[in-house]
Amino acid sequence: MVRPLPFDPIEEAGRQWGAQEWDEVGAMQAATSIMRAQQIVLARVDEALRPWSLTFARYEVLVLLHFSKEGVLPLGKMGDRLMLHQASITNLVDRLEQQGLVKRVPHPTDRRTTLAQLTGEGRSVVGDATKAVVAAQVGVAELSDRDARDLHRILRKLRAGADDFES
Amino acid sequence: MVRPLPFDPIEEAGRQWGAQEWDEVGAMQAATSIMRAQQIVLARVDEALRPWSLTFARYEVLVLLHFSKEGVLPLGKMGDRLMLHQASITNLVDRLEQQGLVKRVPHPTDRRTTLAQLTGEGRSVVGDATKAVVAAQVGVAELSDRDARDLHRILRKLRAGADDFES
DNA sequence: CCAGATTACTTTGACTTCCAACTATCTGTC
DNA sequence: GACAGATAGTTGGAAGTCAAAGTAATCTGG
Repeated sequence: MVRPLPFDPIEEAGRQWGAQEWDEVGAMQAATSIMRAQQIVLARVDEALRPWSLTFARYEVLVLLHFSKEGVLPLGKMGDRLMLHQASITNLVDRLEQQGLVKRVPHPTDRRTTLAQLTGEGRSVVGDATKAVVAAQVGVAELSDRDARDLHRILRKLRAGADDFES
Repeated sequence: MVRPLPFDPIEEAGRQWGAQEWDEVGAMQAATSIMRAQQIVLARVDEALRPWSLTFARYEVLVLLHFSKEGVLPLGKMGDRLMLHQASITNLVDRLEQQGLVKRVPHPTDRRTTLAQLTGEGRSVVGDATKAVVAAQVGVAELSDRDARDLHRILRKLRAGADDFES
């Protein structure tokens, strides 16, 4: 994909950022670290999901449906949970439907609402795909349990501040 | 953009992941935290850059050029530093060129290579835009210096493992 | 009870990212 | 020196994201 560098690009950026007398070097490095880490995790999980022609985004939709009792959820609810725009959910469900993993069904009482329902194959695929994702340690193999916990704790502050959820 | 939830979606996901007897709950929560954090940071920085019609990606290109002595770099080198695919750099430089912030110039000796060069306006925009990015604390306002340092330290392990750079 | 506001989803269009294929140019080797 | 292989960048296509506008259905206040 990309050639490895002979130095850590974020250390280097910190050095040069400071040399320009720009502030918030630590914040810049933290932010940049998050961006790169996301790139890495996404690439690894997508790789693990390739056998099912799934992406992380579509996999998340399947997992969310799997977690709901009947394997059925309104599209809007999924958008809220996954922090995605309505149009993105429409698009993801379109593709999952084409793949036969999900099917759209009308809401029994509210005719504005469309429900996504896990198909039999969808349910089976979630299970298999999750095994692969777990085997890939969800893309964060280098982190100890302690690291994972610390990371989660620190990023929770960020998410809480972004109104990600009511705390 | 999206409605806030009455609970922390990552805590909830951890609960349900465990209830399915799936492993690596901690890794899953760490990975998901990274994905959401990236979404938040990206949105905030993009917002700060809106007055210049810049995105984080294009801003990073400008900063990289600004850091180089002459404001000139081969496209490929920028792809390596920013961990982006060649095609992405081509696209970013296309747009920056349309915006008049960068201009393509031929490499003096290697005719395969194209150099991107910061224009006068480009150099001025980097400075102004950086003030805005710093004012927005690079999107990680909630993190203390300590948090930022810890985050950087933990994610460095992940990046090192991904061959992001030679350690 | 009904007009206006709200809600749910889809559509369209602009961007970004990657991959794969392609063109052009160098480089190392015999 | 010639040629096979590597390297640099561009192009086209698939996927995903968001914003804004459109359609349909439901809710609400007078």
